[in-house]
Amino acid sequence: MAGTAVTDTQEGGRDFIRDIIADDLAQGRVPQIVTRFPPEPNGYLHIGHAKSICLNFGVAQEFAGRCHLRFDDTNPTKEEQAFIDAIAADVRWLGFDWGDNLFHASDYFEQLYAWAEHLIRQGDAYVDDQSPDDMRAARGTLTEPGRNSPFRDRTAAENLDLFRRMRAGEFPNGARVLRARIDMASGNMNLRDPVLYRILHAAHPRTGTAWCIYPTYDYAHGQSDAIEGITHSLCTLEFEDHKPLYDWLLDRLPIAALAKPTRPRQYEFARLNIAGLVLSKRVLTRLVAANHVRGWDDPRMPTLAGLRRRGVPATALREFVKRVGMARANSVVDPAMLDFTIREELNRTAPRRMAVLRPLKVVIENYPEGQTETLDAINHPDDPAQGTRPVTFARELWVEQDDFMEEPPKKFFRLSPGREVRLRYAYFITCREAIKNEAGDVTELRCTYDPASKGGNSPDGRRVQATLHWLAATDAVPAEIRLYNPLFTRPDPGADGDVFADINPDSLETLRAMLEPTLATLPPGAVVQFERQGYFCTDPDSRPGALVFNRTVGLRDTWAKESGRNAPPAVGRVKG
RNA sequence: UGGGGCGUCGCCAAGCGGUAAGGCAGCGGAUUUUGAUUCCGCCAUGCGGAGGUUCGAAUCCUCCCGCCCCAGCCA
Repeated sequence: MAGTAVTDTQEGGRDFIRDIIADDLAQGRVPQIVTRFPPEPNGYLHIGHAKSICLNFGVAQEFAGRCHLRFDDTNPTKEEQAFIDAIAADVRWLGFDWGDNLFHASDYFEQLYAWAEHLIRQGDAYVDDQSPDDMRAARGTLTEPGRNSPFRDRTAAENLDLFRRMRAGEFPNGARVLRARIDMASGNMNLRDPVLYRILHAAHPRTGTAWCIYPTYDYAHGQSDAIEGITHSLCTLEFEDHKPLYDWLLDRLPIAALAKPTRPRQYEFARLNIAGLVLSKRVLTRLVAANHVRGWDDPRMPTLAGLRRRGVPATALREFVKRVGMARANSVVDPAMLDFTIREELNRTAPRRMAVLRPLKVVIENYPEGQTETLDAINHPDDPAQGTRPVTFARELWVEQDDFMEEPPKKFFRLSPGREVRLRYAYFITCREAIKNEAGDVTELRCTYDPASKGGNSPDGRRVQATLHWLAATDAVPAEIRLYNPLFTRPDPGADGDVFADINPDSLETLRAMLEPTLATLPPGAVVQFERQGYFCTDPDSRPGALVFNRTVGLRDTWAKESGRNAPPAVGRVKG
């Protein structure tokens, strides 16, 4: 069946939408449910859309119905084929399949036009010659009723003539519009004779120049739903005020002629908000245009393309949406919940590797010059099936700068003069001396190792308090590591007026790191755990000899909290 | 001060008249060759507020308070 999602745990989730659907099915009000995800192709999909996608495709799957992908392409001035392609790819990546059910509102332009003439003949629509300014002035305010247009009472014949001439291209943009004749005094602004068609002499990505009048969202949406046989039209809360118009139109059009078993019903849910993230296509578009980021798929972007490039698995996103839940109350989700679902998935699946992000040289004084040996490292602590890999040990090594402190505070367990620690899978080593440069920076550690502790345990039962990751200088490979910090400096970007004033100047941090040689050939898209650091994946910029890795998310770091260091930047974590 | 929504733990969120699920975060502790994971335990005498109905109310009624959306020829 078309319109199903890949399999993962979908059971258990119950919310008011699913309750309505289950009841409609149980009562026989609909024979089968049909939903749709209707993006406007004017930008890239972001994590907020993931909620809608998971809902629409999710319920279709759970209730054995189908879900359509429909591009709401009614405004050619903002839409592009490139966005259509990117959106389709993103929905597929998220794990959903619309089968044969790919549609465009523009597929219905001819039918929508015919219905518009129908409304005119019925006296339910009229051509208005008022300028946009006059229309605005006559619309009234939230507390005052509007005034009828002087053109409101034209005859059906005159309206029909004018509307046809609009279509024929006789008038310039903005000269006239087709309006529904409803009630200029309605408390619901959407019912004050809303615009159904406007003149737009613009090329459409799909219909080209065939049209110069285009239906508005309000006119196209419900009718498109009806044409496709959508049973449950799910949208976000801000459209609730449009529902009376949605129903008004459906009531007046010969929808029955479509011979669909049911007419569509609209239901609204709260859109997704995540603290510290901006989920506004308008703002995201400007971020890209003004080069604040490197593109729509910049790993700092909350777009699906950005999250994918960052290494976030689609399964984690689906799980996140499930955990957030579905309700009608506006809310702002803690980004820690997103981080959690990403780590939860990656912890289970990502192979372990060693990488030294900020290298500090270590010389093992009592290890023979020129000698190396190969040791076995476990690929996944909870999944023996992932096996082991060889790692090289040598006299000169790299360890993390953060793993050494000349004057360690009370609970610092790592390397410091005189302190013994374990090098994972290798040996116990003891720091004998820290060598510094003129500036006083530690540039090298002189250590000794205990040959008896090979593999990581001392036969005498001696214990150490820390286990460090490390790399042999003989075969470690260099790489550029990109660490991503929040794009904005506060949990509510733009709350003071200008979102761009809240952009974090340090959202990208680049490191020169050393990696296990096995990482040089990591397939694109694969995510690994750099032990004790976090999850990383190769960036598309990566080339042989010029490796580039992105940090997807850091590991939970209670030591960082304790030591007062900044917590590892996560997808939406906001400093301060 | 028009119309439409929403208010349950720091953040999400169940609950639908029978005496407050769960998750995230946080805090303790156990295990640990990742200060990770895992595992245990703690975390709302209280459901925006005030009245009322009822044997019994987060759930019903009344009033009040707060927040969100709508005045595009955007979606």
